[in-house]
Amino acid sequence: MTPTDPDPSPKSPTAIKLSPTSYLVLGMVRLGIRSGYAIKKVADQSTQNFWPISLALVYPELARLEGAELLERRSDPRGGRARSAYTITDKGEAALGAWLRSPRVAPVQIRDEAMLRLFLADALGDEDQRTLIRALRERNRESKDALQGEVIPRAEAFESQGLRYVAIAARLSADLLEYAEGWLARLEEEESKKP
Amino acid sequence: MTPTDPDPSPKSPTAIKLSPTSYLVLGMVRLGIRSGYAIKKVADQSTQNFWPISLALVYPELARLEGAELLERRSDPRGGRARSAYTITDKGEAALGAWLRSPRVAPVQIRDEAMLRLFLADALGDEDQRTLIRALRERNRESKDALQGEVIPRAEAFESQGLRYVAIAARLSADLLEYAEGWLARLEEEESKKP
DNA sequence: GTGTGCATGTAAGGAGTTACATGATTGC
DNA sequence: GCAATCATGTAACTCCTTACATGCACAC
Repeated sequence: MTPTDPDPSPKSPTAIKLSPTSYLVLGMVRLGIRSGYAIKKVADQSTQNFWPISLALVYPELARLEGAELLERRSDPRGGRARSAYTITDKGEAALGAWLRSPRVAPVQIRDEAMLRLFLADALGDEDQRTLIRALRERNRESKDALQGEVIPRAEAFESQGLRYVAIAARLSADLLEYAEGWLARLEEEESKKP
Repeated sequence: MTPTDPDPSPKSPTAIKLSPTSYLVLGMVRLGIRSGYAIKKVADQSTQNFWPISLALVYPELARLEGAELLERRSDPRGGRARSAYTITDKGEAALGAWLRSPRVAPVQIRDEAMLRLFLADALGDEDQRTLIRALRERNRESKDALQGEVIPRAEAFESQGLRYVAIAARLSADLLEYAEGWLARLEEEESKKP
């Protein structure tokens, strides 16, 4: 940390800025998900409810992490089809651990069009208000059903490998949605008799 | 909708694409919040938990909505300080109503670094896992306290004007956070004795 | 033999943020 | 007089998404 660093771009393992998305990719590899395609698939069935990711981000991120020596790539073709298999390095484990232990907790960021509509529902008549609440509840129920039917079972498969938090996170998401559903059901009921 | 429109840019009220953010601004004006600055302030105390907005977006959005004749602007200076006061037009009311009534419900989008960390917490030792849960719970508690202490009281002020959903949305957010807090408290307790 | 899934990448664009820039007003 | 708040706007940039482009493998 000298004020005037004589070597601003040292030779190899470039220091890169790591985003939560980077740690997601790093962590996925650590969980044993080795290809970019597989990471995207597993993420769609697990982290989508709190950290979605698109395929077009996974590949450059893998390359970046490899360049920083946090991941190691080796060729792992399936027949004539090329495939890259990644594993986490010691340096990668250290970086992931340091991030998980850092005391700063960023605030949640939510964008929910349906909640925004609820917020502005005073502009609607009684009938449309009830329709809106029902639609919001329906959407929640569908998400919850998907979690309980597909995501949680898959997450529980990790538990046999001693990985417990994949399932814990899935259950928290599902229970939250279930609670919201009940809340909206009560609201719907109140709205249908009171006014 | 003729294939070859002879007048691709008709004279005045330009048709523009409206995003949820547009409707937020439109809806805020409808609630009686008239300046850009005030919209940002009220949003920070109400919609932040499901649709955050930055000041640098409010102003261009107001101008766009005015251009589309969904809002009407008039000058409303305070002393020597310029201020614009907006009101919603009939056309604006119609556009807001149509959006609120549209059956399509977009999925929630959440980015929660803390949940992502929980998901990957298997990489930590027992002690650090418990610290992580506690930090997540703390953050939730703080958000909930802010809602209950500041946001809900302010939202309830709208109720005296017959606007009920501002407060309903706030209560749903707060109750959701409270539920999450209880869930995490139970997890914390289980984790501290079991393993 | 054809559609679905596996697999990897690039390019263009959108939506929103932070930082910058400016200045008046009000309360202490 | 000075800080906090009111008030409006622009510019640069970040992060992420959709769309595009390509091709093998396998099951029906």
